Amino acid sequence: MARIPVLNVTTIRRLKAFPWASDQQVEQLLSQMALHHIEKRTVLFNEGVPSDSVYFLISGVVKLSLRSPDEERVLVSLISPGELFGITSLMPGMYRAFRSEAFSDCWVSSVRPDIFVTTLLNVPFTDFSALMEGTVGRWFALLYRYTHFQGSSLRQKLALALLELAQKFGIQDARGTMLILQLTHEDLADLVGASRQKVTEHMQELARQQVLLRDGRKLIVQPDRLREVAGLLLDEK
Amino acid sequence: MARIPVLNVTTIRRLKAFPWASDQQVEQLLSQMALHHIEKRTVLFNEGVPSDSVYFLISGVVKLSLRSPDEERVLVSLISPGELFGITSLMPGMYRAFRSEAFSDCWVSSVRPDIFVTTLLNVPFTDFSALMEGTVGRWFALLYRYTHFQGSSLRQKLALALLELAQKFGIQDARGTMLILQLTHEDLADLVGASRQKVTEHMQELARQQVLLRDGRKLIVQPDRLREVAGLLLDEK
DNA sequence: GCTTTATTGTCACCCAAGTGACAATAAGGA
DNA sequence: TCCTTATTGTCACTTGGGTGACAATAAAGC
Repeated sequence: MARIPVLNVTTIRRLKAFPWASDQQVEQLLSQMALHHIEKRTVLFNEGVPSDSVYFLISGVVKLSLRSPDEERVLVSLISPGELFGITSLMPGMYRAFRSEAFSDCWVSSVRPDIFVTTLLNVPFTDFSALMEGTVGRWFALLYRYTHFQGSSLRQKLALALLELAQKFGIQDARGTMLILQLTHEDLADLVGASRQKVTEHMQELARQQVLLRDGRKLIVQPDRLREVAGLLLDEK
Repeated sequence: MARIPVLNVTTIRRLKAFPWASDQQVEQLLSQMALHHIEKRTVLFNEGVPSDSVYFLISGVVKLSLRSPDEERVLVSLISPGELFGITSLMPGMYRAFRSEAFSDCWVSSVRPDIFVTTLLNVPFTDFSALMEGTVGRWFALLYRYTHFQGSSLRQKLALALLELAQKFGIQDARGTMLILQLTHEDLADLVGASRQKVTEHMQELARQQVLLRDGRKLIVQPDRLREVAGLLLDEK
């Protein structure tokens, strides 16, 4: 068993964390943080579970990952000491997007997101959290799409991209969700990082499989079928 | 020339923007926002320029994009009415990561980020901005890597990933930057979304080209050479 | 309506990267 | 130290998707 690390203002300063906060704020925050020792390979949280804590890495390395459609693991990021992670908890009603596990033996501390925010910023958590959602929420949605692109086939990437577009630009229609957007195959190709020709081929295929249909230059998609093609199945979003 | 839209609390509510803010806050914010009409294909800002405004899309569609190593354009996202964009300006000293241009004729309004934050959250901008950097800054770094992965070869992806690792886990060494991390080729493969075998081949090749070398199981990389391989050249980060 | 330009559809060919299979090392434990 | 397991190195074979080239449509101007 490793020696329990000292977690005081000096440690925080050495890790170059929260450089803007006063000693007093840091001390107050520390008094509310729980300390955990996590052995290599232990899972801290899994994707899909409710996001209810912010974590701070004191020592060791934490790995964020995701499972791709073909059951492979996508390594999203490695966290170094001094970093915060699990910050989806700063947005309202979010679920963990990634699994976090100890890449080496770690010391981690955790706080409730509301305490974290009110201590460091002196603002109601609900206000802060709503602002976060309205601003960086989109970065998160993008990160979601891009991380899910990893290890996906072109068809799956297309489905994922169309799904996102349907959420943003879709209106209900008797035949499905209509995208109120003039998108060329070239635009879609730029979006998923593929060639125009292959996008044409796959779109044709998706139309043949009743996943989508074209009304003039407007697309009508079936979100459920798209989710299926994208390999999301029981996932939400 | 299009009719100038009415921009009042009702419009904001209809667009479902800032649902948490009071009418008074919204009104105060509106009084500080400048309204712009942007014709299709006009560039609002380019990647690399300082981030000094937050934008709000009233009507039309805005496209965020990026140029990939092979001069192609990566379409990062399409913004729909009611969304904020250009929010790198909420973090200190940031530059625009993406180009934004009108995908169709648009009405956009802009505010200074400090006014945006103080009006909606009643907190000093510097505090807010520092907290943002410490929390969602990493999401942004991830987004940077993933968007740059688009249209890159495996070798470029590897260079990009190693560059990020060098920043987080690197210590200076007489021979370059040493990664204080035990990474297997399989880990790297999971990180860049490739097979273990091909990573081995490319790592060998990079070692032969003096971009990196191995000391036992520790890697020593040359960040400048990596940047070159990644196709970043004059870019920073 | 007719001409021009943009978009979609189709194909043959090529290449980077995936896959399976196995040998050669290196690391770690008992 | 020896034995076991993890990691790295190599290679032949397959494949998804890129590329160029061009025809067939569909839009948009005039």
